[in-house]
Amino acid sequence: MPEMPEVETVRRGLIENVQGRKITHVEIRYPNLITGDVEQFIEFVTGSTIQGIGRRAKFLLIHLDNGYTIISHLRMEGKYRISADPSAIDKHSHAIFSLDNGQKLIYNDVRKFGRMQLWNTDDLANNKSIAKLGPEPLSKEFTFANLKPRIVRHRKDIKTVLLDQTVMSGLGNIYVDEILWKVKIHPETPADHLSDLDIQNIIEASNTEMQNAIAAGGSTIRSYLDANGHKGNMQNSLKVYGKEKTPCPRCGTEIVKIKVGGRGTHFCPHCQVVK
DNA sequence: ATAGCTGTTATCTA
DNA sequence: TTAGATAACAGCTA
Repeated sequence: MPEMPEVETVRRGLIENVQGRKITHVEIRYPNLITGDVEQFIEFVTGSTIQGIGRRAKFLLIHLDNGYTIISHLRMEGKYRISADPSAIDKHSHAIFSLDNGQKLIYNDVRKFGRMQLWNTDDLANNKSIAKLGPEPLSKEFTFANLKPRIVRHRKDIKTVLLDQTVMSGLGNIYVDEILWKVKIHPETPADHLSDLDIQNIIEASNTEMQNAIAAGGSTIRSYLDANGHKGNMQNSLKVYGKEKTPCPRCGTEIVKIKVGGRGTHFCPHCQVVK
């Protein structure tokens, strides 16, 4: 489901609805959801109060008042819903957090790829998943000086490099296609062939794309919904993702879909040429 | 009906 | 380093 803008939208929804709430009960219906000891997870989370909700790249950080944080990754189709209605719970509801206001925070995940783990809040930077993340768009570390060396040391195609969360983080399959279209770079261009201007353009396009997508509440392509059950609007503004066989909005050439690094990849063969 | 696709990531092999 | 396969899982579509 989510790339960074979708996770950010979920974060904002959660802040509105669950910040300050005490978790009175936890039910884990799919133990593999939890990385680490499930019993300990339940024990430590139960009775704590949600202090705040943070985010690092595509990781949601649910900060508890007991010094621990739930690190939650939605992977492909993870979703949070807040509801007091029992019908909101179905066979894909894998974690249910009961709150002190009668509402339930329900984690749904059709494909069961998402994961949660408990970690010391003070030590998040040392968490294996968090520690290796590269700079993310809209952060102060997302600069040409930081990014250029991380990008051009790779000979792989640029699309794969941009999806590599250790190079830069937060971008996923949809927005990488959009960004490369915007800056007129072919997704299979070797990363070390890019000029300084290309890199600069990618940085700027990443920032504006993320900003726009967050403002639109993310993209709902197949299943994404925010914590209030709302769809995003950004899918209406996409230029190439899912637009194969339709005309490029810039030049009219038919958008094509190929596979790059195993991922479906959309681009304009006229605007975007390999360097 | 079956094969192939899907917004992610970790891990293993060559 | 990199490319590719595989795995986790379920549902949708051609």
